[in-house]
Amino acid sequence: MTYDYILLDTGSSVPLYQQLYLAVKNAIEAGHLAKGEKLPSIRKLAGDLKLSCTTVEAAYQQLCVEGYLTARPQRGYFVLSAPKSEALPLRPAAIRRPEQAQKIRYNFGSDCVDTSYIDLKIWQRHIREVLNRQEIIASYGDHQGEWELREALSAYSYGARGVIASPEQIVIGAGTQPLLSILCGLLRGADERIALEEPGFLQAEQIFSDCGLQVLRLPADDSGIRMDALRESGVKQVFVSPSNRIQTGTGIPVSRRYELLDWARETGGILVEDDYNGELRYNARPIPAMQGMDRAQTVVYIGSFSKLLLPSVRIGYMVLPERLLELYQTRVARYNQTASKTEQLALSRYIREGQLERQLRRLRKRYAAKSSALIQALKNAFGSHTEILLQETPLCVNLRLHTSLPGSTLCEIAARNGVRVMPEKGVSSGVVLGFAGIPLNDIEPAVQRLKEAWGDVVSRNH
Amino acid sequence: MTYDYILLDTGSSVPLYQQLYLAVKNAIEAGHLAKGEKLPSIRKLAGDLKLSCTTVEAAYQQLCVEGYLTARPQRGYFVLSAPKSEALPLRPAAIRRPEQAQKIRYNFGSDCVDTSYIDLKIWQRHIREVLNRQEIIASYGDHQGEWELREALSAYSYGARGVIASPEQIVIGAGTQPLLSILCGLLRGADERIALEEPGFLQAEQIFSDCGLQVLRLPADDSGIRMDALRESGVKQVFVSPSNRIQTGTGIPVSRRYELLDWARETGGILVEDDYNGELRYNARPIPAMQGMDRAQTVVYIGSFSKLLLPSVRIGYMVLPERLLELYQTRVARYNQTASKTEQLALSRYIREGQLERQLRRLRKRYAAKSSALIQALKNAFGSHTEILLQETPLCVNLRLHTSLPGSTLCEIAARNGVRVMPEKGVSSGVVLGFAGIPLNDIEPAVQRLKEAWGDVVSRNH
DNA sequence: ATGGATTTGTCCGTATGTATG
DNA sequence: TCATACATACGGACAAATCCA
Repeated sequence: MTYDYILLDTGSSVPLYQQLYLAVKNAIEAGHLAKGEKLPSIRKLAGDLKLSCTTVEAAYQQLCVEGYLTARPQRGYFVLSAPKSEALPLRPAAIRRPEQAQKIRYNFGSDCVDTSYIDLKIWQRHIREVLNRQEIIASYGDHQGEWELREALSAYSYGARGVIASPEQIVIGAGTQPLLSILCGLLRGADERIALEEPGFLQAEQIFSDCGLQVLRLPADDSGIRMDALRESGVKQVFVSPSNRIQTGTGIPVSRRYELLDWARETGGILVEDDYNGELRYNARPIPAMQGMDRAQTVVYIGSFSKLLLPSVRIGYMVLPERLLELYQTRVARYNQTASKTEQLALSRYIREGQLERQLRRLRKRYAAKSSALIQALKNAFGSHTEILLQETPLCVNLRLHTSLPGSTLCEIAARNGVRVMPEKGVSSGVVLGFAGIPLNDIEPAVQRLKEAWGDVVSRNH
Repeated sequence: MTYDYILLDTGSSVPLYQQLYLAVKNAIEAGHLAKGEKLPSIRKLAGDLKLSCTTVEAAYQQLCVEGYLTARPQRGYFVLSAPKSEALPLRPAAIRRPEQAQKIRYNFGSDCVDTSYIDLKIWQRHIREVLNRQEIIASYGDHQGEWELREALSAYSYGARGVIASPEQIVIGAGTQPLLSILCGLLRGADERIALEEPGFLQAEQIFSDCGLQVLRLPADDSGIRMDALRESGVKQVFVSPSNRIQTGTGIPVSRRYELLDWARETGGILVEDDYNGELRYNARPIPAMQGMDRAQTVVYIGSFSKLLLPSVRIGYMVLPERLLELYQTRVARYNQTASKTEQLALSRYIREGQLERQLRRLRKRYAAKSSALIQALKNAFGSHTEILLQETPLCVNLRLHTSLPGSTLCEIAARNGVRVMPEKGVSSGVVLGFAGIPLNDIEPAVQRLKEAWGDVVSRNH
């Protein structure tokens, strides 16, 4: 299977077959070639290393004589001896795949998706169709993203979120992070800082700091970033997730959105609007994206399909306002597209056929059902001992127990009982129950098991 | 098809149906809803906006009365009138897909791939197999990249390039750029500069500058970056493409590689080794990657499959040395994987089955045949008037004509005759002929046509 | 299961440079 | 100076084993 690339020096006084012999010997002794492993055939290695067969054969012969290899006629040469010195296992064979965590029966992790809702057949069909068109997958894609997909997204984002974007303004990427990377490059120069609401979105902050932007955490009130703090800071760029504020459960209200837009227009600032799961409102009346309310070209809109499509499909998009678009277009050639071309085209068909819309409606209903079922179950189980807070767009419920134990301990206890929940950051005894991934019928028994697991702890402290 | 998201204010004195009426009217007048377009059904819109059907119906009625809409019984409401004012086409309907350049018969562009070499069937089979496993595509992937693929790459990169890497050290990404982004984050702090050989690789430089690293272009001699300049600069990080130096056609020789490794070991520096197309040597004897020659954990190896796999598949990988790996592992959770999970798993099977190895051999033979055919044809056509320089790993030939015309003009003339070639940067009358994308049998006639196109120009000046 | 194409170790002929007598 | 011997390296031929459709 493996064929070595070995460094040979024609100018050396050491004959080539000796050099080859030494290289293979070292590889075996260092453990890079395991016992029993097949070596490349004489012809293959000779071809690869631009040597004649005799040279390779001579090296193999010597290795056979010294007991490193054995030749099985018409089958190949195989490594015979084990590594000589265990001292330097540069590529340790003992490394194994990190084992899975304990068995989980009910999963309230926020990184899960209930797979029963996804119409896999249709997605597979689209992928297959795209895959069958050789001229498509055998050619490079558009750096900015496939035009068809950008067209589809132009229509979709207007319909679903009120985003006003021509295909030219849309940049596709493999999720939010590569898009933010590009964006940081476009923003660079105006201001080395970017403001966001505390506590921020780790995935975004990492990119900002990687790009050398100083992350400025501004104080917030119930409605989001406080405008006085924003104006005082003098910062030129703000990152907001208007519909997805994790700690409060509600999004930024309309009034504050207009204030932010006013701020941007007046100061010439840029609003980066991360519309993570913006489509997924099901209880409250939907609020369109700020981008569509913007009349001064100040908003960069970022959308994705994390909880909407298959989790394995990582496609996001970004809508650039005029001034950033011009700068971007001078650089398009310097950015390679990160999203899979096949999946881009499959998605564009999926959207154009109205499948995404259909799925969105389905999901809204399911999530509505699941959220109310979960809240009902929690009220029944913990009613008097807890504070229950529904987070609509993040698809989770914050549960704050009246106990002295920290959230992390509660999660450990739950995990030992086969239920996966996450601790809530910044709150003493809070846990987060994501309901995206758990089937509707599992909610009731899962909460029951949580009650049993925590029963002592919670009541003892009350 | 489209269903609007419209901002409604329950607190307002304006009745909801009026607000809805105004919003749709504005959308029509602004041109967001084209003539003849179908509006969402009353029931759907009511559901989306959390309104009652009567409210929506009232708004639609008013729009019908005023001639904006027309109701077709049992079919829905349709936009009747055209945009009122053409003044503010925020989403201009007239925008069309940017048209293709002039018809090209023979393409020597460096961004092309000869699709006839790729065994599409096998790739499709693997994709299909992965796609059929619901548990795979309906779950999130490993942030660092699928373990299976990392295992496969560990074996492959050792065999093909002598890279010594355990799966833990390997980070997958959607091409080189996202990997470099992450790397910049890991390098940040040590030195705000990164050195590279002039002229650099635009795609990489863009990322460095986006990440706020100062790009330091160091002078080079025939062997690559000059060591004295490197030591004098005091820089801590160097980016090199040892096997892919575009201007000279040859890679960095072994002696300089050892000097670079010595420099890194002595100064504690980091060598970023971009092994772009490193596998694709076919004439000269292969030189293994520097990473495998490194004994001091100073090299970051970056590999990709641009010219090896389907161009639409963008998967690359990076091998981190110990000290960077530790830092990375504290951050894994903060980086989402950018490469498609489906394609990752398909690729891992492709590699494990030995397909990649087979394809590599096939490609080497084909590229060898094409390069010699091209050089022969060029010699026959332009023999006395030119300098011909084979660039092995970049898969192209530099052709320097003895004429006063600049390369860009030569390319224009060629393009008018249906042959696409690129100007060679930094050389007066040089053009670059990439032979990766052109079929073997097209080479002879393509060069003939070039000769006819340039015939006057070249001979007139000679 | 089965026949044909491919792969493989083995063997052989030859060319070149160097040391020896 | 020439003939010989040896080591090194190249290219090709053969039959057995293996793989693939």
